[in-house]
Amino acid sequence: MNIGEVAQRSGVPAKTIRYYESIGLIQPAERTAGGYRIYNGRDLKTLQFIQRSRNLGFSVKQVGELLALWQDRGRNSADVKAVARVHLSEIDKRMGELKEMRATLEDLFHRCHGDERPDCPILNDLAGEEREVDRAAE
Amino acid sequence: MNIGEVAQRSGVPAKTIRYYESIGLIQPAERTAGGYRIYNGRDLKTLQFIQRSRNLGFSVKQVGELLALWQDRGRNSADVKAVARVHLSEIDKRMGELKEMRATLEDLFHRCHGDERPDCPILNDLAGEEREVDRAAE
DNA sequence: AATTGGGCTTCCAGTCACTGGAAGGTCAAG
DNA sequence: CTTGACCTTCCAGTGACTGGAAGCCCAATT
Repeated sequence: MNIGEVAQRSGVPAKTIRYYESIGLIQPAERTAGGYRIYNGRDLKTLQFIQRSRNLGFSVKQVGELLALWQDRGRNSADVKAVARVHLSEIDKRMGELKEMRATLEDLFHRCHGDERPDCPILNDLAGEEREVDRAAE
Repeated sequence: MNIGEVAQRSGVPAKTIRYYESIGLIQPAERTAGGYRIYNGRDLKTLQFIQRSRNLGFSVKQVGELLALWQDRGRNSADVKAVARVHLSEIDKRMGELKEMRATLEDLFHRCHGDERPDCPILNDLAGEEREVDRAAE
């Protein structure tokens, strides 16, 4: 297959496949006499593996590690699990951050009238001003 | 104040302050005869506003909008609320994606032995293979 | 007055993972 | 032998910084 077909079948854009080749994530493809890249079923499987890994949020670097492990018959599943563990903790970290942002933002959002008046708790908070209720509590 | 002091007091690194100036997020700072940037209390407040906005996950572009609104005495709080709404929905989208990744990953993680054997459900899944239980159910 | 050292300046490059676009070559069908 | 889709390479841009090099500024010692 040409790059267009393997792109369509793997879900990885042709442009991205070339990019993956350029950074060494995948082996340089064979070429036709005219210079076209050609791919086989094995290449397709590799690209599908990459696509699924990326969809799970693994970084390209991590995908490289997973690919190497996948192609290593003598691997230890512990090594795969370790990559997954790192990624899981990154996801948890990111989710924690988002959750915190969301809570603050949601609170501000609901306290903002959202009308034609300029007064706005969102801006007040961003400007570092104390809340009315906080001041009343002092 | 010099850039180092305002950086320290606002929490925005000096390098980042110069960057914000270069992209037009903040006005070019005044300069001393020797070419040093100088900042006043107002500039500090602006940088603190920016820092707080960034901490809530607003993009630099959104921060620019919020800054403009903040400095506009005739603003409508509805406009501020609209920026917050967009950002909130972006956060929700991102959290949804992470949640889905996490669920899949956690499942795979717990099904992987994580020992010296090569057999690994994580790799099997990434390779697009059916699960044992799924195959048994067919 | 000269020196030291820390802080400041600009500019370029790198990060991550692509993505867009231009200029031009290849290929199969008609 | 032409058309048009598909392919090629290369360069530039995205977002939001961050690192580093080369060199100037300034206040405090000696």
